[in-house]
Amino acid sequence: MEDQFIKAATLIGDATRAAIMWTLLDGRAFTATELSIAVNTSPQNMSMHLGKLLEANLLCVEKQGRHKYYRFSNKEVAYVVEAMANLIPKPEISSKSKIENYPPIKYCRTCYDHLAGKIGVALADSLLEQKIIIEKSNTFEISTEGEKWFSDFGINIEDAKKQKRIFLKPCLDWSERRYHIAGSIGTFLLNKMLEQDWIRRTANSRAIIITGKGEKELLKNFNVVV
Amino acid sequence: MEDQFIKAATLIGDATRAAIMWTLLDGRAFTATELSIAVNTSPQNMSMHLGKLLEANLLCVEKQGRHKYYRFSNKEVAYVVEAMANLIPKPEISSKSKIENYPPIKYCRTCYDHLAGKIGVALADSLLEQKIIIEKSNTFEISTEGEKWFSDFGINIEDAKKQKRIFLKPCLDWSERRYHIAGSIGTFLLNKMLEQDWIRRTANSRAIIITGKGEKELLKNFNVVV
DNA sequence: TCAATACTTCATTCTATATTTAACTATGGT
DNA sequence: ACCATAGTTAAATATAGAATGAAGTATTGA
Repeated sequence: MEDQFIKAATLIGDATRAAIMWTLLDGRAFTATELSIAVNTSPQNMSMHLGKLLEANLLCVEKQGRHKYYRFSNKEVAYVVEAMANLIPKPEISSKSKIENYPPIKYCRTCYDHLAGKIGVALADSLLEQKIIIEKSNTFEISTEGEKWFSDFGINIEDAKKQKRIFLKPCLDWSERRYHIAGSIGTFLLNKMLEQDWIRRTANSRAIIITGKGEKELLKNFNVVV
Repeated sequence: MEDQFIKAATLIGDATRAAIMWTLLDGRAFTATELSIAVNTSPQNMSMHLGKLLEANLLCVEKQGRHKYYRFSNKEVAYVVEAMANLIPKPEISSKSKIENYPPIKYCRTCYDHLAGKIGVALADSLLEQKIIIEKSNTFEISTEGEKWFSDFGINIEDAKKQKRIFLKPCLDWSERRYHIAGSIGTFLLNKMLEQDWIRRTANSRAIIITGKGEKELLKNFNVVV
């Protein structure tokens, strides 16, 4: 019991392995070489560390030819890493859009059931910018114009409100250190975008692929450059 | 960003410090000496480790005479430790009461908004035993007799169901490795017991004090020996 | 078939940091 | 005033386990 806990803690608590976990947090799968570059260590050392994480079932691999793709083996692992990320002092919530200062958006991912990552954050910024949602003492609310916008987008706000869970709340994105949209409305947004084939889920990770159509629509609707 | 994450990870990821965190998970505050005994190391070494955890703001202290009481400095820290505990393979949910095999119940604590720890688990066992709640494919449900019981206890089930959150679910207690009652009904139960002065919250931790009245009532209603 | 790439294995070296030894301060009880 | 208890600090030592170096296997592509 206790020793198993300590084992898990010491596994994650090595600088190199912690960096691996941090890298994998965005939900994509990485190859061993990619990871060794990202984490700035030798391939041999990476191999050693990945072996340990693998054996402890914190990571899993998928072999594709001569490549091996590593990712978190289950959501519990992601929870740990996110909980640790959450220990870092939070930045202030900012309703001012900073999309224009962004480097090209590289990836996005789901935060379990809503859109996170760079896209998720940029989308939240845009909705705030357009006053579709408004910030009110650290919570989000839908404006009157916003209600129209959501219904035009094909989302029934009343349905989302009926769900047995929180309707709308800001969710901090650990890698971006910025807020995105969670709650049932977040799920509805994600599902709508999947439905319209703007984005697609990947087989075994939390990463999201943006389709050609999605790229155009994201730019048009949210001024997000993919 | 990344380096801060690594710092937090390596701080928790030392065997001795991980054991400290594990010990503190029950919500009580411990003195440095108690911790050094619990973790099986020297007082000097404990002092060194506590210093590091303190400086990183993972723990905080309260001085009382010549004693220093250490505890998690915020709930985010507890989340990390619990998330790590959650990596350990789960035991099967068991509806059979094991209260009689228990060592004397030493403490209890809140799991944020419901009752956890030994008491929380024993209480869940008793409710299952009395068929007030019944287990159904890894979820909990309230039986027809149970509905009566709750209303007799002064809890309005309809009110609990109306809450914008899950009504009733089993929540795994990390230190006990057993299930207790979460969801809005769990909160209602906790609040009722606070209201009736069976239990009291402590100032700065998740630990719960059981009053004399509570001791009697817990025995009478749930056959729980405090 | 050969060379390049992706990754692994193992024996060796190295180093960060945990622990120990020893000497110290502060508080409380009698 | 005394001694025991609680906790700290600093220098010396020990050691786990991370990184390195050298040599391997497996897969792809040309």
